[in-house]
Amino acid sequence: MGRSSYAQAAKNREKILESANDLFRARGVDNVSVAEVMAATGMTTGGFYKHFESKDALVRETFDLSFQKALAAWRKASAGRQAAEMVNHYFQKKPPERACPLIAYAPHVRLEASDEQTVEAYRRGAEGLLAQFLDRLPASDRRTQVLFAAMVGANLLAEATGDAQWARSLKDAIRDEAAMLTREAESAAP
Amino acid sequence: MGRSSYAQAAKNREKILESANDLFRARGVDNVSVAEVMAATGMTTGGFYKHFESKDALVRETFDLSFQKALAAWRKASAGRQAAEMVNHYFQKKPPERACPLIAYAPHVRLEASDEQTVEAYRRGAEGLLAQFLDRLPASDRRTQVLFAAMVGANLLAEATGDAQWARSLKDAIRDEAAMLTREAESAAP
DNA sequence: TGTACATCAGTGAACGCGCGTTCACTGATGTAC
DNA sequence: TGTACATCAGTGAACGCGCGTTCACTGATGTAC
Repeated sequence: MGRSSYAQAAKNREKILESANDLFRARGVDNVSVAEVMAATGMTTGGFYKHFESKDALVRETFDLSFQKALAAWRKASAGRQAAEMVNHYFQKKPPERACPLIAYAPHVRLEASDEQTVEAYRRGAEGLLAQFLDRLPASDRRTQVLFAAMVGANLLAEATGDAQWARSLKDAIRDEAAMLTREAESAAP
Repeated sequence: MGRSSYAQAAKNREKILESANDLFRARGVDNVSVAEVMAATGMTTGGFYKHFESKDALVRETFDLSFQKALAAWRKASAGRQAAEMVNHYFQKKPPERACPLIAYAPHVRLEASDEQTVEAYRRGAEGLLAQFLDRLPASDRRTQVLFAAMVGANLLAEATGDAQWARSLKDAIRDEAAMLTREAESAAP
């Protein structure tokens, strides 16, 4: 096993990013080691540093990839541009590696634990998700913003409690609120 | 420096819990070491295990303490039982060691990273906060629940982004929604 | 109340472990002629 | 097109570090008489 071709190396780099995306979202940035990410690609630890300067450099690129994926998935799943659709997609049971990056990555960027570039990547991705959400919904800004924050909050609590009964009840209330917004929007602009 | 009296030992145990409460809420359970907690009490590492079986045992007791404190603070600050008051108190700028336990402790209990007793302590504390919130507000269950989830979500995003502009805007929308709920409640039952 | 001994809270060094990162090495790929 | 050499992607052991936990030890406190 010697040197890989440039084409193969580029593919391997993508594979590292994809593995990191799955693992970091599923279990959190701080609970996944570089060695684990590399093992998931079928490679060994040392080679990582031929592709990335540090773990945090990988984290930054993974943030961009994850938010981009979430954005695309959300765009596709809510083509009808209705609040109810977007909420339903967001609350759909997903495999761990599709967990919401807003929640999965928050611990790593909270406070001054992480470096500024990484926080900025999170900030940019989160703002993108919010912007798309607001852009697609015709309802009043206030209630749409509240809805967005509520989705994130309820999802966080559900994940932390292993879907406790009261957390599921929160989700239901949010689904109802979204349905209400959708109905109002439809009757306002038919 | 030899053996401490039983009274002193009991005080020291409380001190460990109080220090853990401050440090864990400010920086997260997983970013604070046992040695750091002990240093904050003025003691050395080894003595910790005379009081707690393990770090996770301390974590569990700290959860109970933190949620109890949050509950009491919230009860006092929102004596008027109005949504606007509760939201304002929740969004008030606080020192890091008074950070919301729902958010600060979520990473540690998320998924199967932690043991079941610890998750249960979080679950119980979170449910208590939600129950008090719902109990005090006469507004429709649906919008009150949405409001609660939104507060947590907006606070999480604000903490993660270092109070990004759009996160502050989310908070404002939630404050407006709370004011709206308060007004509706007042006009419904004067 | 005083004395002799047992207890055990607190000390601080040491242990084992997993982590992020480094490094000497290998050999297929890339390049110069 | 073929040959000789340089490059560098990937290997896997090693390094330094911080963590949770253990342990032999100290000496003031607690207890038995």
